[in-house]
Amino acid sequence: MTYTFKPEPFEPPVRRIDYEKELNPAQYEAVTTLEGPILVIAGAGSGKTRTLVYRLAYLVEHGVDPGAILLLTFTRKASREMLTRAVHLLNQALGQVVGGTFHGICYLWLRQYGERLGYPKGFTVMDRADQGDLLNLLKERLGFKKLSGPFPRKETIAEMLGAVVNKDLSLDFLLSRDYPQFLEQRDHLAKMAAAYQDEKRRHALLDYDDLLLEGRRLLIEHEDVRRHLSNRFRYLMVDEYQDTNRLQAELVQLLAYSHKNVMAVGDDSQSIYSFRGANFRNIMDFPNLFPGTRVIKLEENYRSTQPILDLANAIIAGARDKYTKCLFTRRADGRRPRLFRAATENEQSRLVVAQVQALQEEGTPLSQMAVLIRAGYHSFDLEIELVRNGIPFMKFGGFKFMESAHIKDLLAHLRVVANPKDTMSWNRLLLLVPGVGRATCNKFNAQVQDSFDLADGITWLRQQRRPQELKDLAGLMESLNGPGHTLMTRMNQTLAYYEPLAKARYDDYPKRMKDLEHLVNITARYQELQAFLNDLTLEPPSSLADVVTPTEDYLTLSTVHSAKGLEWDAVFVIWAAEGRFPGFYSQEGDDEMEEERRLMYVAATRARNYLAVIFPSIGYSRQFGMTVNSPSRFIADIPRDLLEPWRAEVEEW
DNA sequence: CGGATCCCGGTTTTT
DNA sequence: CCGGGATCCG
Repeated sequence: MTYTFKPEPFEPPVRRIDYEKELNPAQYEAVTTLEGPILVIAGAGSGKTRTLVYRLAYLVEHGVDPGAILLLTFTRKASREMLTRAVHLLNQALGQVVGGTFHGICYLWLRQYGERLGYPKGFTVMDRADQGDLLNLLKERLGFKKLSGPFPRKETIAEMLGAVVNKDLSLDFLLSRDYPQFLEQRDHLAKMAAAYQDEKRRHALLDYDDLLLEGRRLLIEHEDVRRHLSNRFRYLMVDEYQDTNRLQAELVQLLAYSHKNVMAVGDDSQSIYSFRGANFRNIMDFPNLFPGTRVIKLEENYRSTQPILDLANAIIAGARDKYTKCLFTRRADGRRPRLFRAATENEQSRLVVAQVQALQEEGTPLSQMAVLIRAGYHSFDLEIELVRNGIPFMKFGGFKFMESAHIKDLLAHLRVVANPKDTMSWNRLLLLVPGVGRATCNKFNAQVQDSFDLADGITWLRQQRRPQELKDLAGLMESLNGPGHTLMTRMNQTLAYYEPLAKARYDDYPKRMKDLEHLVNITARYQELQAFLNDLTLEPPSSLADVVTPTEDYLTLSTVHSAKGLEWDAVFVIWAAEGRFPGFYSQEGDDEMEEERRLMYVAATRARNYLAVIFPSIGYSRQFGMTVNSPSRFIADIPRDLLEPWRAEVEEW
């Protein structure tokens, strides 16, 4: 008898994954449980991403159609990374898996089904600056500008409206609890809120919150859509669940209604988005939302050395709410974390530079080092010092270049093409024209706005006697609206039109032009105008200052928020001083202070081998002049055997 | 309409 | 003390 082995040359070489061997028991359980609700409490560095990636692979290996998997993450970058890793693991394309943020996914579905809710195809997603502009406009229109007495600034109003949605509060309750000083403006604020809603609706504008709200409405009011989506996505995975809010939890519930196959992954100790309505208690609530939830805890840390973990545990041990989760590691050895007291901010910067260089000489590449900050501006001095020393770096988080005026100026021209109802952008681009001021804008609004037609707008521009420049604008708009231009071409046309205006307007015009050219380059990836614009709003590219080519080895500068989920061999936490980290704005409330503590915990747990905490003992602020800083309360009382005080040897110059 | 001046407020974090 | 925003005036 002969046996014939039939090789299968057309099958790709599939790597068989030994799940049991490559995962620890808790991870294995999470990965191999395919049906029903699961909550994975994953401590920092406990292989949370690994678990998600393996589960993705496991699902597909067990015959689940990748198109039936929906991966909800905090950033699109995170979901891309997970997919890439799963593809690598499986050696199989997973292009069908849908992944993204709650906002991004809702946006997708609103584009698809928005007409069911009365939205035109070309609706605009507003960013925070747009919200401010619109609120300002309404404030004026409603005559609240000349109101006597304290009236909240537009940023504050936006914050209040966001809190009402994301924290599910009534305006009255919110005012009396958080803004008692504005309680007397209650009626005015309610009017503002109503006008804001009305204006958005009439002009096809959706702010971030609306994406979630309208997404929810879509699923509630249109049973067929809900059924369709729920049946299509039979496997939901939600990352960073501790940072979701009630509304997002509801969306998950709606999506899962026909199958309850949800895996939520998160860590209550790393909840750092309460200002956005997230509540770390939500994660505890998951089993109530989904009865029969299997809870799995990942407690072994694979990232950090024991000394670093000891410090992190000591930081979180001071938290008001304690959890049963207990992290341990097998990486027993390692350098003790160090606490540096620098004399000044600049000494702090030079200290970082010196250590970065020393680590580099020891063989740690720049890409394996990061400097973490509480707020974007905390690294200004360091950035100068890095440039001076020729150390390439990239900065993440903090100021968004998308919000800078020149970017918004340029994009305004394209935005009205995509959505002619976008009055804010009309106003913005009109005001750029020399000789055009409020009066012209008002005239435009009165005579054209209600037709909401781009062609009418262009005609109006042509009809104007003066200023002459309005004719140029009309020409540009016509060309932008015309057929046969790629997005790139349109961008370049706009840039050509805008350049002289920018030159006249901004002293630092060359720098700004560089930004704009970079923006034009980004355009290459997009075909469609609306997708491009809304993508920029939903996932703006990070800052462009001192950008280096991505292939180059660079040091990471990041806010702690933007560093979530990432890790490096060496981590520096700078400005670990009272008033900065924790910031003085969080001194009032206990909840806020607790969150600052978790933030410090997140920062400390980013480090694999080396952790340095630094603060300058002398600070300078505009308001107070010279100040003496004390170390952050989160590290001040840590015993010396956990955090070694270190005297820096930085040569003076 | 746009430049000048005055006055208030005050530096988070992000989709 | 600096910058943004509102207001005033030419």
